[in-house]
Amino acid sequence: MASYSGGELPFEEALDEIRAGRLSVRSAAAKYNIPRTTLLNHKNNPDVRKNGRPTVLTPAEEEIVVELILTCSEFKIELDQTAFGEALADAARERGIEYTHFGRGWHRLFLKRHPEVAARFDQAKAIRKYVKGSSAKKLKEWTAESAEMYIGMLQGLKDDGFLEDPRGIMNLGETNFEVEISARRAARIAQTGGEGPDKDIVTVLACGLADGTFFRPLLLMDINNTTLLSSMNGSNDDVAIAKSATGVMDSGSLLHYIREEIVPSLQCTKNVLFLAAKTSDVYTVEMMQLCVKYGIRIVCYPGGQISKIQPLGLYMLDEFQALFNDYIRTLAWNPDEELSRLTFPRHLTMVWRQISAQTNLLAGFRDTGIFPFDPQVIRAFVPNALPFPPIVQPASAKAASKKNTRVDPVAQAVSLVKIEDILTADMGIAQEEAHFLVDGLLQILNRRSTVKRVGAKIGYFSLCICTYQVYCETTFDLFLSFRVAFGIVRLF
DNA sequence: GTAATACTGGTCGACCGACT
DNA sequence: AGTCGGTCGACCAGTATTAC
Repeated sequence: MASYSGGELPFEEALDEIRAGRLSVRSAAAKYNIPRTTLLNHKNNPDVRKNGRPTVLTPAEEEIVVELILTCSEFKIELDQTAFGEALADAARERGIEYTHFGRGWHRLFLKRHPEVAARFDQAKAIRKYVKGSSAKKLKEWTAESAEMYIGMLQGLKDDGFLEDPRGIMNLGETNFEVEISARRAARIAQTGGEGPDKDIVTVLACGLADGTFFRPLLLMDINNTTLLSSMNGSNDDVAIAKSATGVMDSGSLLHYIREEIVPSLQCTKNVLFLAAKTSDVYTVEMMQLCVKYGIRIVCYPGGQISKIQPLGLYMLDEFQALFNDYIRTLAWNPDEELSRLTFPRHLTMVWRQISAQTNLLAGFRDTGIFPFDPQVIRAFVPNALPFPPIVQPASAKAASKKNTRVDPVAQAVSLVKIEDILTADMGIAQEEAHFLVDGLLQILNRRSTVKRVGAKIGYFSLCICTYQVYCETTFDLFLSFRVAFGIVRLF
């Protein structure tokens, strides 16, 4: 049965003529071929609703939900039906709406009512399937296409007025520091017979603005002693400390940082937060809601080759690491000082104060093409000269080739010497350190150490090694082109 | 994922009384 | 008799819920 409550044009026209008194209901019905009683009904009942039982949310409320889902989709937040239903129920309770059962049935009909949302869900499903079925690394490659997508996304932000005020452009990044565990704790681990790690990894979240200022960094530490936490926390205000069981960034700590450190210091109504994380599971609906509430748009960098497109990754975090390493070296000469988990925040604060943050940060935002926005800078990142990605071999063939073609030890040695040459001659790295870097690379190649372990010691260089290992295997020339393409420059 | 059921509310032809 | 606005009730589409 035809429905007129959707607001079709001839129907509205007929109704207008009746209301204006130009036509009677009967004559209008005859003229427009519309049932007379329907016209009459609409004339006497201006607010006729659509067919069917009303939806639990008003059309306006549904629009808000649609917006939220589309935003989530834009930012590649997992569109999980259950989690979303819970978030909706919370929002409903907050607004005093009684109905909170946004279950499977509601979800299904909601998608039926909003095909544009259904399309996003299908898309997300397809991407999940694709990622599962194919190499996830391939999706993270920085290609000409992804660069254009990135530029288009930034252009959209700029059009919306988000990339105008440097005080509203933020970049949050994480960097890891190794802390040797104290002798007492080592003894305890030995006592229990556990093969514990000999070092703790402390993740530091730093957030810089395009105007050259910083929010205070957040230390994520595996602390189960709350008194310890409070004593450290009270000792200084330059850094914040959050408990994190894993010691790495997760959804809870990220949310904590945004809520406690970023939101209270916001200066603009339109903010963009650039952030990178290895996995997308740190982005939650809860975080999204917080950001929507405070006018924060989030730009997620996928894991992988992000050092060049992320302002903090470009100069700042490297300098941070380098200064920290220098500091640790001087610390070793001081018998009264010890680097432990307890003293780490204090030492880190000392290093933090030394960072020439403003210069590096401003340069970081400029050289990543974010502020001022410059697509040409971003396009320049694309490694045209780089011959990867390689032809994807079937898994079985790859395994076979690995077995048969052993690494030629002579060729490898030559390659490593060449790398060392480049490090010292072209990149100005001290002979000693270059040797250390190459040694680390050798350890990785010979599976004596992991990329992560070596990488943590040598900062930005780990990225180089990761890529070298993944894409280049033992082909030295690719390392060379990688270096040229990414313009790796020694900064400290 | 689908089918069945309950519920809501618009649609529209049949009919009615008032008016000219 | 013709025209009009109005009412009634069967019908049907759309939604919510439950069961499988």
